[in-house]
Amino acid sequence: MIREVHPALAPQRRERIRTMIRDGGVARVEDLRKTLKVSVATIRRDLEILEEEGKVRRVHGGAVSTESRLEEAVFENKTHLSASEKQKIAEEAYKLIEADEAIYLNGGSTTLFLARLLRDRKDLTLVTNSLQAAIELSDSGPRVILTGGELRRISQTMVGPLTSAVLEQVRVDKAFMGTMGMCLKHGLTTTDPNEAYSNDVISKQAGKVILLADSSKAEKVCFARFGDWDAVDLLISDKKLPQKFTKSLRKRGIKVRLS
Amino acid sequence: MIREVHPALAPQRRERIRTMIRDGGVARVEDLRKTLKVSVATIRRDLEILEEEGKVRRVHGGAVSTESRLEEAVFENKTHLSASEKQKIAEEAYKLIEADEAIYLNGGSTTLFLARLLRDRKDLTLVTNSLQAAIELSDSGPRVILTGGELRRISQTMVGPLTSAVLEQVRVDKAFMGTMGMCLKHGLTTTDPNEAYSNDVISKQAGKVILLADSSKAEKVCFARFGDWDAVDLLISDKKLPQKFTKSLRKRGIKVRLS
DNA sequence: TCAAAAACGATCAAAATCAATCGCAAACGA
DNA sequence: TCGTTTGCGATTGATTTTGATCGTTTTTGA
Repeated sequence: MIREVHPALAPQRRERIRTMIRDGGVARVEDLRKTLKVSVATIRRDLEILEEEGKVRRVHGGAVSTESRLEEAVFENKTHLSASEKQKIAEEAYKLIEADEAIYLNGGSTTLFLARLLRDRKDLTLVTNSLQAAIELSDSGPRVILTGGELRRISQTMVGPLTSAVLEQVRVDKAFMGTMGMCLKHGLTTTDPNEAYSNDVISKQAGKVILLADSSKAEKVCFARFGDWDAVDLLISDKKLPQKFTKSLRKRGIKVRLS
Repeated sequence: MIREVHPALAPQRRERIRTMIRDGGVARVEDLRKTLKVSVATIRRDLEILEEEGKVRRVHGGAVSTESRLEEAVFENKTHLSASEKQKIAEEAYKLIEADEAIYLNGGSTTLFLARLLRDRKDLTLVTNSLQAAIELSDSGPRVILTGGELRRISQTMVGPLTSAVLEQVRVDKAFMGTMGMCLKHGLTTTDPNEAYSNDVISKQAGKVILLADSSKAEKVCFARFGDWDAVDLLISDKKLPQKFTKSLRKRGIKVRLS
């Protein structure tokens, strides 16, 4: 099931640390250790090197970014809102990915966490409309195919009718979809109709549709509807998801996994 | 006599290693050994040679691509090689852009300079296959449309047949094209056939094709040919461009502007 | 302010990786 | 055919990286 994964090369690991710190602004040694699965000693050594290179600044307990990106403040806030839930959801989703598969990730912070887990998976093919995911994997990792389309600045995704030109020509084994809102009654919704359209198209091209959504998304409804619960094979969420929600979905034949 | 199984010739094997590292960003010795079915000693010897040729950088446990972010120094150097020329060329090109136009930029460092000049031009529509350009304009500027396609790590562009699906559906007033080589005899060339293909397609969709190339590109020939001089309306280059080159092009009816 | 907890740096041993060397076999040229 | 060259694999000792330990320093919270 899960491919035996060799430890990443040291420069890869350091690059990951660097981006984690740059994106998040800060990172704790302990978090880095858990994410990268190496000892704290190694993390410390890496931080030392990165500090010498001027890429991060060490502080007690971890390190902070030197190269901050202002424009992302809004986006980052969102990412950090329930970062640990999203991380766990992403890890759970990662387990579903088998060797040599083709997968799709749409935009969103949860799927971005998943993208980060794919850095060592050269066997995969990743299709995505997320600019962030592409950047994250722009130096190493799976084969990356971008959908193209109009850049939606607020979400850093490619959306709109042009997207389907590419999407219709690919087929993926699994589509991992983030969403803004999921409601038992009103289905899956997001803020932008173009984004919804893209999601819709890929849902039809995917072997399995796996929804990634932390519990804060439950019973939220946004403007533009996409897909439908019937199209979803599995929902991965966190333990705070209302029981009623879980039960109702299972009754409809949708698997639910809480990480 | 011919052996049962042909082991790849050494240069073939090295070429494979090189592309593996270039595409994946990194490769471990152990992975290469398993893939190529030779001993680690051989892999190491190959890496040593490739490093001497400057094609990869060895690290403990494997090697990393010299073009990836893991190895910033080289890439930075490349961008800065003739930065001031490129900057001037970009500024000259910028003057040609009129209000509310739709323009295309392909990948490359010169076009990236142009992209940076567009930050305040909200009136424009920009079509591009350059991930870097999209990132540069990801927070503000013109409407951005990405072509989609497979991510080519070495150039950070989207290339391949999927690209044309989007390109065929748009039409731009002006296409600003960077190139790796331009030769009076052999025309315009770049290193990757996929990249060449994308350039070809957009050339046909553009009202005017404007070539941006500093003088170092003159009389260089790369592997994959695209477009043709006939398709070019204007070349913007720098003053170091050989007079003979300029004259010959003007005789062919191609305008040349030296910044 | 003081004590407990957390984080740190230094050190050491184990594991992984590397470089150097040797010998073998195939390819080559005389 | 014979000696030479070249590429490869295996072995061995050296080097690098890593994880664990332990005493010290910093932070936290009463």
